[in-house]
Parts: sequence; structure tokens; C-alpha cells
Amino acid sequence: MFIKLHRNAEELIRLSGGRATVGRIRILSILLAEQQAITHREIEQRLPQTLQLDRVTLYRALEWLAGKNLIHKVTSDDRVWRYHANRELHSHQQHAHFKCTRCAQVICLSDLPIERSWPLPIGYRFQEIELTVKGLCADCS
Amino acid sequence: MFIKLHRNAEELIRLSGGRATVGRIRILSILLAEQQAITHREIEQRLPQTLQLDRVTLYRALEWLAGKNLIHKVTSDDRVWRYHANRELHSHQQHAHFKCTRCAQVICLSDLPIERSWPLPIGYRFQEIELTVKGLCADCS
DNA sequence: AAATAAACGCAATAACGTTGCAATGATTTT
DNA sequence: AAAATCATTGCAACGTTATTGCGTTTATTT
Repeated sequence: MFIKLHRNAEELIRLSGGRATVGRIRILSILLAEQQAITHREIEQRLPQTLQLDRVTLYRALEWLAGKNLIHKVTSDDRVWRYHANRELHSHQQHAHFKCTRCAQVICLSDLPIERSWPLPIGYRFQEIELTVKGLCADCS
Repeated sequence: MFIKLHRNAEELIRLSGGRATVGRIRILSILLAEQQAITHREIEQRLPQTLQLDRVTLYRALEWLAGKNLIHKVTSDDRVWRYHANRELHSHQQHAHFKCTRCAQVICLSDLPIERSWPLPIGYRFQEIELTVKGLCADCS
């Protein structure tokens, strides 16, 4: 199972025209294996002892992956970025996020059941919507 | 005009059961005079030379005002809090925010034309929605 | 005017993220 | 297969925003 993810990650990276380094592959594997959006720190903790990356390297790898649209960053009110692999469903489509106000878990919700644009004042131009629903997750409620 | 805001601010603070200090009054006046949500730094810059507050004091005053529901904090993807006075319209109602991707200006949009709750996975409990529309403001587009 | 407790200012600290630069290593070229 | 090349990495230092502790000041009450 994990090997499959690993190969999958490597291929995705190569197809994006970047170097398939151990770190990038591992990071993308971790994100592909994860249901929820996780922080820089959480990714660090999931790295095996045998492959501890420098904080900066991790930041840069994440930035690169996001630039290649293999993952996306999620804003949060705790001023910490969370990262999530782009499933096909999400890659070309906007979607909402859910954040548990107790355990801070973040998951992606399915696509937006609202209009893709939004009524704005005159002269304003719409680009995108960022929507986070807050509440309690199944474990915390 | 400004004096009116000043008195208004002072009254709001007293009604909330707090000490009407020069700093708090001034800060709330500034926020009441502002159309958009502004940052800690921007508030600092709008303070008169004759009343420069310590950064920490400003943070604490803002926190206090938010706790009393006189203002509210707005999350943003640049990891900077923005603050906005609670008009009656907004105080008891959720609303969306707009952020210009070029000049970083943030304004409050009118109340949400979407359902107040949101379809969540089984076991999850809804609390609130946080919605930011991004695009270009009238000046930047 | 004195008492009191809330607010303030200063200094230090925390957390997250970024930048510059020399060293390493994945790919390509020979 | 070895050398060349340039993207990527690791380290150290730095930047920004925000928070905490504590002694001092000040708005309000007595």
C-alpha cells in the first residue's frame, strides 16, 4: 500500500518536471496517505527517523509541490498553513474546508454547492472563494 | 464628526463595563471611522503622534474590544489579523469578507446569502462559517 | 484625597515562516 | 562510467506577528 503511494508520488513529481528527490517523494506520499490537511510540523513528525529533513527544505518542498498543483495550502485562523494532496476532484475545482474548533483537525469538504462567483460591489472583480466551516468533528462532538 | 465618533466610542466602552481609557477610545474611534478591516500596524499608524501606544497595549485593547463584541477579528492568508468595528448589521450575524489580492484591502460584505448551516459528514456539528471572497477591488481592477 | 484594581509599558519570549549562501546530489552530457 | 551542471539541500541568521510576566501608572470608587 505504502509502496504504491510512493511510486505514485514519484511519478507525479516527474510528470511535473522536477527532480524526484527522496524528500519530495516522501512528503507527497505522506500527504497522499492523509485524509485531512496537516501542518508543516505534523508532516515533520510523520517523516521516518531515517529521513529527517531540514525545516527549510520541507517548507521549500511544500511550496514547490503547491506551485505544481500537486498539493494545496489551506489558510486557518491559527496562522498556520496546512497542506493537502490534490485529489482529482479538488485539483481543478474550488472546495470548502472544515476545521474542528476543539482538536484543530482540518478536512476538505466536497465541492462548493454555491455559485462560483459572488455578488461584489461595482468595480470589483471576483477571483475565488475561500470558505471554512467551523464546528466539532465526529470525535469531538 | 470625529468628536462624535469619539463620544460614541467612549459610551460603547462604558456600556461594556470597562475602563474608558484614552487608548481604547481612540482605537475604537479609528475602527468606527474605517470602512474596511485594518491591521494592528495600520491602526498604529492612524494613532496621533500625541498618543503613541505600546504595541502590546494595542494588542490587548483589541483583544478586549473583540471580547466585548465591539469589534471582530478577520482571518487572512497573510497570517495577519485585521480588525473591524461591529456595525449593528454585523454584530449578531455572520457575514463574508472580501480581500483584494493586489492591495490586500479587506472589506466586509453584506450578510451571507447562503444557508447558515452547512451539510457536514455524519457526527460532525456545525458552528459557523468563515468565508472570504478574493479578487480585485475597484481601485486595483 | 486616598485606596484599589484594571490597564499600561517594557523586556523578553514564542511560533511560524523566509532569505542567503556554500555544499550536496539527481540528471544530463560526454 | 565519469564528468559537468544546475536544481535542491542544510545551516545559520533573520523577519514578522503575536504573547507572557511583571513592576508601574492611572481610571474609578470610596
